[in-house]
Amino acid sequence: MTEEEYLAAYDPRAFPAVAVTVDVVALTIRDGALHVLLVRRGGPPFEGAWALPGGFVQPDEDLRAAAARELLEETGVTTLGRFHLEQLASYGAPDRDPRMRVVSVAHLAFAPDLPDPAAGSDAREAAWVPVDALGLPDAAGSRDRPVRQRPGTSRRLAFDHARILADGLERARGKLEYTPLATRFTGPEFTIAELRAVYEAVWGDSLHAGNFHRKVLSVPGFVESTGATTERGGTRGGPRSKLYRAGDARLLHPALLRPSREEAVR
Amino acid sequence: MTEEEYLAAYDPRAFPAVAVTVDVVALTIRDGALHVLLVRRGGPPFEGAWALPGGFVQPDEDLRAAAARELLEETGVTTLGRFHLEQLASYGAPDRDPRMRVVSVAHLAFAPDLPDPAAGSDAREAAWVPVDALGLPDAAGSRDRPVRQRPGTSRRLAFDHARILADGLERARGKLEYTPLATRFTGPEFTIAELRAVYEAVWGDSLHAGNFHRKVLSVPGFVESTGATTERGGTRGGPRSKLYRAGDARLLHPALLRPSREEAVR
DNA sequence: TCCAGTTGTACTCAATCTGAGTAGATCTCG
DNA sequence: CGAGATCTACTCAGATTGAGTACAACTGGA
Repeated sequence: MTEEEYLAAYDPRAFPAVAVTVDVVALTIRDGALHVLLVRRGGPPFEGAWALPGGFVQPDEDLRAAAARELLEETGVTTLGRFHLEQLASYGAPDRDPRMRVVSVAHLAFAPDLPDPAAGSDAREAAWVPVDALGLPDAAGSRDRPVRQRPGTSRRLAFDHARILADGLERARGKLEYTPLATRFTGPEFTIAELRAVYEAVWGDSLHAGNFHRKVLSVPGFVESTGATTERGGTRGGPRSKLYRAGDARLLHPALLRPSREEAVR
Repeated sequence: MTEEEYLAAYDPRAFPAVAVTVDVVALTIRDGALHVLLVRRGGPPFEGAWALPGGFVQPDEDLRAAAARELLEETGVTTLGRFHLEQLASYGAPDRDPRMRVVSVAHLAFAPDLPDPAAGSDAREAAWVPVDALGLPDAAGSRDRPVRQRPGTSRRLAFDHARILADGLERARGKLEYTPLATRFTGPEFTIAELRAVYEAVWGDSLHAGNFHRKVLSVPGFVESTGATTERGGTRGGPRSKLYRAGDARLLHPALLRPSREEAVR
């Protein structure tokens, strides 16, 4: 290795020609449903298809910075602010892009509910799309098998983006178990019910309200009370609820485990 | 993005010049201690320093295949066999290699105890090195902060490999909690005590033998009995123990949680 | 050969955690 | 104003956990 590397330093064309891109799986919750940020491709290949936002890593740009740039460009937001952004995985199958060898470093982002991206800001059309509308299989499945969208699904994703999205969803589901990142989907202050709605949307499962309440309050550093309550009760009645903000924990201990993982175990 | 991509397809030099490599954090357990596979660099930069095995991804090679190739080359083993190999993360800070922009897709491997790599097989010197001898900080820490090895540590790792190793160790510790991959560190048949030794080596913590025993046997699909027992008792006495092999579970449910994560929580 | 010390395995027991259900007060909507 | 929904706090039985006890089987050294 070292020999090659050293020589190659003097002749960059000795390296296999590879392009490095970042793609971003940006998730948010709207109307109680999980949405992902997609852009419509304006040129071939996959012209007209929806794809994850992404692009080339610039010469002096960190991978994370490149992902942040793509995320902010496409959401129309100026700072990372309350976003959560982490690296997801890299995808580099030789044939994943028909034009040339492209290795994509995928990232995963959690965002609070945002206004629709300003359509005029870019030639591309960007939109928050309900994840359910994309017809992904329920479980992410083996990392090596391709992810097929359900037949009849209106929006087919370009490249291997269905696989990347599936991996991102599975990672998101896991992250909610042992980190307090669910709070990144809400505003700075939230009710326990809002937090529960986040878990239900991401996990696709309804949770026992009482047990969830008890559990969230019992995990040290998950949430802290603001002392205030909502101005009004819920849309369909019920008392005003107390408001909380994110605590200082970086890991939930003990974790909130999602129900019924038995199926996926074998 | 799509515009640029399309144009660039006809002029590969429009892409920023980036090299893509794989690096492998290969772990095994020897004499009850966690070891990592390292190679000594034969040329600049970091000449003479130890580094993770790795190298360039070949033009038609999958990322995983490249990692497998490097792993097998350096261990002197011919097939992946009972290895576990997964992608860890990608590292692409613009200055991480002084020669040019290099994005490395790091992988994590678990191996059973292997003979020392045949020294003559390659110009490079490869060795299994006890992780403790590398003086890494106990916790992986924030992903963005550099990992500094303890002063006075004899083997300084090249590039950002200390950070990659630290991330690999943290991932390995977590994986043992909720997957049955500890069995990849043992031979095909093993005793519960051997399995416990794996956990203790990776977690750096001693475990209650009785509780560990109960827990392992109670998790469905973790291990299955072979019916046989060891030929002899332990080296320092004790009865012969029953032999087990890996079961068919891919996830442990419920998980084996490592003790005292409280500290790392905030 | 025997003994001291170690180990594998199986218990017990109290403390904790979990899922499920109940209950009451509070609020919205019609 | 009444029906229905929701937030929050309880209760309770069952499961899980950490810690300790018990004992037979085994090794190495005396």
